Amino acid sequence: MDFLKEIIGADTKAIHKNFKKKEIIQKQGVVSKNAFYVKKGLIRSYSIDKKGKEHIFMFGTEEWIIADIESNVFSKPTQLYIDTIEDSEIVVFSLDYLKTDQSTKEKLQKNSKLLARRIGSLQRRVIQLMSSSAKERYEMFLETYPLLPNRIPQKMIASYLGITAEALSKIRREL
Amino acid sequence: MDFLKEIIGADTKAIHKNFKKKEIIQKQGVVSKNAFYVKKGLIRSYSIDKKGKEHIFMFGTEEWIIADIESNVFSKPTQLYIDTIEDSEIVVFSLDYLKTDQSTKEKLQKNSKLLARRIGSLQRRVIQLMSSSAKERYEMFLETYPLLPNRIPQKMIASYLGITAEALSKIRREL
DNA sequence: CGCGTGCATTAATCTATATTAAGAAATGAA
DNA sequence: TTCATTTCTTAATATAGATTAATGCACGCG
Repeated sequence: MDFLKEIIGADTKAIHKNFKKKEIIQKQGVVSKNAFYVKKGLIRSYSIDKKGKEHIFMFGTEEWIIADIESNVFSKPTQLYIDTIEDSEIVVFSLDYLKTDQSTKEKLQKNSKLLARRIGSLQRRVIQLMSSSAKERYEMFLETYPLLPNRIPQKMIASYLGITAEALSKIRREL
Repeated sequence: MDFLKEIIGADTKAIHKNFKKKEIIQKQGVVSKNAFYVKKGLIRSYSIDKKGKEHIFMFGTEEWIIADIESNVFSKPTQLYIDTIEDSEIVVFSLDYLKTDQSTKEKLQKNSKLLARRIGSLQRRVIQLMSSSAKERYEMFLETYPLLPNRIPQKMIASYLGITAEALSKIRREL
């Protein structure tokens, strides 16, 4: 939590909220100024395509921040739903760090670093999606998030990898 | 160029360089502190996978900045090659905006906005790669970059879309 | 100027993953 | 506990896109 204060500032209003499993925190299409810091529990962000299929964009476990950052910063309607996978304790805070008067240079720098890290992980994800097979992506997922598989259903792993649950089942059998 | 000064500061050392077509600007695997602002011309960043296949991560036309941001900020070896597609005039500058003494709050804020936009475009790319067919991705590419197809070979479009040149040829015939 | 190299296209075949369908196992609610 | 619902697995079939190979074309270079 100290870490969070370093970014958002003590002055920023941050509200603690408890959510039950499977509660929706944010809906696709709304303009959201909020970011969600996971204090405890597990949440995910995902989009639903025109065929009604879910695609998990990102998981958020303890200490992670989940947000549609471009929506936050530029007041665009979000592409992403956010909901809880487990009962969760979430700190909801407003991403107003771009207002001159509200933030110090140090906080802005910390925040820039956070954004740079996120860019790095998205960059790796794009390259991975373009250049690796489903099996390779699954193996990398296991390395990157060794604890997640115990907490989420297979079909969500499949959705994150960009494949069907059936394909993942086959891959798992082969390993 | 004014726009660039607003981010990096007049004090930051920025070197103008001219490159011929097909010159390599940055190699995969090195730690790079440099970012590349395209004043004129066209460049690309790409990775090469273990089978030797190229995957274009991003094109940079006039006014774009191409950089491996995570490598810049955290001194990680870059995943990306960068080279020129056309003869280009590039402003090479060091991404040291995270050093307290070198940047003002205003510049940091502008920079954060830039990072947020990049996150937005990567997010759309990830979701697109997971949820759209090659044909749909090609159509979106044409909408998003209407001028690029006149300047780059088909095989580079294919590489950006994550498909082979043969598959793209088939898609184009169908349209 | 011609020639070689790289580019785009087409077609035939192959393969990874999707789709559909069904049953088994796990989970949750009454 | 029991029943219902969701999740996971397996298998058969379908399909998008990869791979391989061959051909015509353009253009940069000696």
